[in-house]
Amino acid sequence: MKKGNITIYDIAKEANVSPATVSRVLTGNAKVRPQTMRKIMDVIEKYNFKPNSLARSLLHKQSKTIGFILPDISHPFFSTLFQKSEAYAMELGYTVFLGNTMNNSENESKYLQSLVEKQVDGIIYIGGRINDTDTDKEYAEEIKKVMERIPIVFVNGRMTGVDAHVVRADEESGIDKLVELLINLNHLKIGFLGGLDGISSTDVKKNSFINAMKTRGLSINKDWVIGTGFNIESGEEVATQLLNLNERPTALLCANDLVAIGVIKVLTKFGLKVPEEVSVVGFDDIYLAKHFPPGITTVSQNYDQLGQTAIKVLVDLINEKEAEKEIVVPTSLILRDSCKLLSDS
Amino acid sequence: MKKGNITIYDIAKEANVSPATVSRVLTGNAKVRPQTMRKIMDVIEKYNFKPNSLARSLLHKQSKTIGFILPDISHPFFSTLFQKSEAYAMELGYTVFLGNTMNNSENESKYLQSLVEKQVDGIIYIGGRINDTDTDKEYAEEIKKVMERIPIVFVNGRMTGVDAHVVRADEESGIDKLVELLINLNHLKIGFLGGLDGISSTDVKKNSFINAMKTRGLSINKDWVIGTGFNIESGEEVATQLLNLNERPTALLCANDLVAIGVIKVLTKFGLKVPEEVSVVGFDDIYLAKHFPPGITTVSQNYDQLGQTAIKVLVDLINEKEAEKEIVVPTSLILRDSCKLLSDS
DNA sequence: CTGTTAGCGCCTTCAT
DNA sequence: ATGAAGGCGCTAACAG
Repeated sequence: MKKGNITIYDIAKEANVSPATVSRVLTGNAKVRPQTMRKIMDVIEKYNFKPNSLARSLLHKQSKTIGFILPDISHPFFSTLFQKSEAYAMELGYTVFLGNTMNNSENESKYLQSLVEKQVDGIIYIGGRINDTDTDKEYAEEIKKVMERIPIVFVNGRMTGVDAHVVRADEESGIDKLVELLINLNHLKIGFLGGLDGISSTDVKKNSFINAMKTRGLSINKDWVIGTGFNIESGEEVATQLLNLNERPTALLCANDLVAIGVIKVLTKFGLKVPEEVSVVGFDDIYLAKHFPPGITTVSQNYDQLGQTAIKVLVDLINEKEAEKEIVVPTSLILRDSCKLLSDS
Repeated sequence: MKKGNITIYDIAKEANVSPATVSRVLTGNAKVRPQTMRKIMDVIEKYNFKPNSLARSLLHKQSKTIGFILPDISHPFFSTLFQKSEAYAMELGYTVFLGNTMNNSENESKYLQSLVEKQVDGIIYIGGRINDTDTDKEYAEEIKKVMERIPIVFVNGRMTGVDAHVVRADEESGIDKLVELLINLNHLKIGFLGGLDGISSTDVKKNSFINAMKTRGLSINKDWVIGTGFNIESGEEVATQLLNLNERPTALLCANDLVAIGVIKVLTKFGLKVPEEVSVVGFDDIYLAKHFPPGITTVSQNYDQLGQTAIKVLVDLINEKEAEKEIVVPTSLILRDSCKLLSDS
């Protein structure tokens, strides 16, 4: 058996045909006499030959490969979204490079470079720099340069000055639904916890919260609007701050489920029962929201639809089809047991 | 500006040099006069040229790409391990394809195929078929075929008849430490919950549990050894079964942290306090173990070391260096608040 | 239906 | 220090 890689030439030789014919059975792009076909297939089988897709890609100028840039694959929101997206991409014949940036812009740049060099056909971008409310000019430039050659779809983000296609969950209406729910449960004193100013998803949610409150004639207490981040620890932090206040809200809307979990942990530790004494709601509907006691009422981002839509738009762009510039995926309220009717006070 | 992709030819033309010289500045493999160098660099910059790594790979016969096959990226164990591994791979100049198989052997085959065709330099394989205690012959064959050309490293798994390099966490001793801990806390009636027979990690843990118990002169009650899976739901399931028993263990060792969480949920719901009335321990030290009340005592798989070691071995194999056939990464006991000294009974 | 040929973009001798 | 040429593995056009 020949050393090194087996190529269609080797197969061709052994089957007494030309490389072109081998290529034809490989691609199915032209008719081959069943006899020769069989002969070739046998040899392919015999050597367990697999065509080199790099060579193929070089020729076709497309690699059937998609790059994913996201900040933290160990965060359930991203991993679930990735999972759904990747499954759909695979159905469409694409394989996926994952760039996990740890929310570090240098890493984002590195991956962007690397994906370009690796000739990915398109890029899905979630989190990181596309979530900064104040877009950094250089970062925007960098993305724009890449976009001149490779389509990029932003998920739940945007950059000023960058005209990318966007697929996003309807966070505004999600928050609105939560506020409405809490108000229907007689809560008037509602706080907003978690997130970070300057990160667009936080700003979107916070604004939506403020609007929802004002629209319904409720006022906002600034002491009850605090955020230091997106994880459980930061939920614990803000809850602790809240406990030091003289006057406290009766319901807490959290920037995401992890924050809600942190908040519930601390409240519970301090003897405040959720939902009996304080109502808490989250956002995202991660796997845990269902399982963390008492079960967190939240808003689902409809991962399946969000991921599939993103991939669909990207693939359309890859194939130079028209695609809507911005697609908003609906969110849905998921009722569980972390909030409760406020009995008269 | 030229249509289509910019190549070193375009750069060469504009800089009045030969493509070879452009290539030289790109790779740094030969000296170029500083003057010409500068000139070329300017043109490269001007067009924001990035070399096509597919072409490069085709030539070099290596793609600087690693494939990852794992069953479920939304499971914190895998996502954390992946994250650590990928970060290290990137340091070494590798980009990573992620194949998320949903524990489906057909998907595993597809990815295996795809990774071969994409000419990955090596593959990290975690979970899925390499965790079946009874190796399926055909699956083993398939892997062996791939291994003839591409090095594969198994993480926490093995297949009979497949002579792959293995990097694994020391699950045996991890379990032993847990059993010892529980016994030191005066527990004699210990159950083992979760996991699935026929999955090697379960078998390893269960055997280690049995050994640890026997060594210390404790007997095992078969009714207390039940498992239906690896997630929270399955923890809930087995805990429910346990509650129906007349005689119940005082301590529960769970196959992993998610199972432990499910178990704690159900026990708590039934009014049994953890750790006051039942002690529970988990395995893996996922992010949640710390946060799920009361804080789960568990065993850490040392993700960083496990991931890095796996990548290191793989890269060594890629570079045709020697590598140990099996490397065992130590596990460490993480003490939290889910178990407690059993007061006299 | 099948073979021949050229070229995708790059790098690496071999000359100069 | 630089240029010319061939080839990595594959496929699409062009012949036949």
